[in-house]
Amino acid sequence: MTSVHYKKLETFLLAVDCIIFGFDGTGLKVLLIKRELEPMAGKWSLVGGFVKNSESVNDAAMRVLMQLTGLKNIFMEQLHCYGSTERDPGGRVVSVAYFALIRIEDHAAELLKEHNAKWVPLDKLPKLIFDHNTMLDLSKERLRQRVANHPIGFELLPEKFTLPQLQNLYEAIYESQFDKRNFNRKILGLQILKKLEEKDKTGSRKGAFYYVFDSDNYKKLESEGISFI
Amino acid sequence: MTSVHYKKLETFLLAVDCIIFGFDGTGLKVLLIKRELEPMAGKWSLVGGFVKNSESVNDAAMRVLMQLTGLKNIFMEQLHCYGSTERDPGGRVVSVAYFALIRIEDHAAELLKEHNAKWVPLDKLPKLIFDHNTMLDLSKERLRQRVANHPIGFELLPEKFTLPQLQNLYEAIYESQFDKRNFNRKILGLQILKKLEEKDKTGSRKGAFYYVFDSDNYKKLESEGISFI
DNA sequence: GCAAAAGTGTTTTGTCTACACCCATGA
DNA sequence: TCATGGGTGTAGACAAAACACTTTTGC
Repeated sequence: MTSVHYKKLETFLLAVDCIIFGFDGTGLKVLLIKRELEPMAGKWSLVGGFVKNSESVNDAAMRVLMQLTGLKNIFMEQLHCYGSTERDPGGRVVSVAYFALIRIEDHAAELLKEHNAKWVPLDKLPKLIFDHNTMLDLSKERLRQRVANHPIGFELLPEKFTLPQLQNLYEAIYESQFDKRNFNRKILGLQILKKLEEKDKTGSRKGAFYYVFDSDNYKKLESEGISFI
Repeated sequence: MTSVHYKKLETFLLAVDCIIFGFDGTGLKVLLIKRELEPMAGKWSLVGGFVKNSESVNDAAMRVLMQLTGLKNIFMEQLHCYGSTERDPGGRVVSVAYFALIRIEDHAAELLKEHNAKWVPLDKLPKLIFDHNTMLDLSKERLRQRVANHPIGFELLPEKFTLPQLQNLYEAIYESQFDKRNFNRKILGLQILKKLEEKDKTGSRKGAFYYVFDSDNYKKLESEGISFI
């Protein structure tokens, strides 16, 4: 039952589709699944599901993400609503797309196998069903915008990360190279990173200092409007 | 009938709500209506309507706008999808919000009367139904973003406009003052305005030269990524 | 001739970019 | 000792911001 006051109106199926970004240290990846449902079963698809009457659309997206990754409380933002009449040959389905940023190592790999899910590098995307490639294109653009103005890049990195790791991430997102002196100066100038004593020795002999995101200080600076790259 | 392949899924009512901006030369305004439908009949509301199965969500928004203003082919962009369970006490309605920019003088005033619609200055907004105030807040933010990177400010002005008029518009959008020398230099530097010989004498003794948006030249420059303020 | 808005340049400031060498360490 | 990636400073270019006076013309 969708309505108390509104009678005789046409109804719709509502879906959510999630663009889930991960970062493995060198490249950006997206979580895709081999679809199990007709139509288009067996094709590559974004992670999605139908919204229930008992939940908000946002909650549906979080549920879908949770089912696949086991993760809660992760960064997620609505991208766009896709509502053309012919987007899904299986019926009149309007889909709300979301994008999410997760730490690749964070989640249970067995859940991925169960769902036929796979991390796919952004530069090796297959053809996806429906309008999912369009969604992905828009999400890449949006990710760049967001990362430029909000400290969300950290969502893709481990809690402790090094400046070279952070730079690699930004270079992956923007598909371009940055000068490390300029990059470090800019990032550290924001004063939202806390330097730890500890070093990461896996990447080099010398080792690189770990940093953590200083969310307290960020909140202090937030009101002023900062740029992150 | 919403579905061929998908059975036993829960369905939704889908609405569109339009934030319609106009500019009267000094301040930004929004088109609001006194709602005629229960619940909340008689309250102030954004312009909205239900989506039909036969049309895309975008088309529904354009239809709603057309019904109220008589205008087609105007600038319109999807803002956000609002999908919380309790947003509309009349039923489970998910709403997709759009924002549109129109030239205030362009449209038929009688249509507005017919629909109980009124132009309301942004700084004198009444309390609106449901989550419509939230939609408006987001649309103001989005308008600023868009205007900064796309030449859409012109959508709010007459075809011929003066630089002081354009500056007033930008000042209204950003709620701040700009230096006219810097402003003129910046705008003219973009090379997307064509200066006419004619002057607008309504605003001053001296008169201000009219300009028109040079869309041909804009298209040439578009690829490079321009900033508009 | 004067009020009222339009138009016009220059200087200063800050930000972004380009660029090259030393450091620390494990093998 | 050497190979590898980590860390650091400066000078020049460019864009943004601050700032005041002259022009036009209807009354």
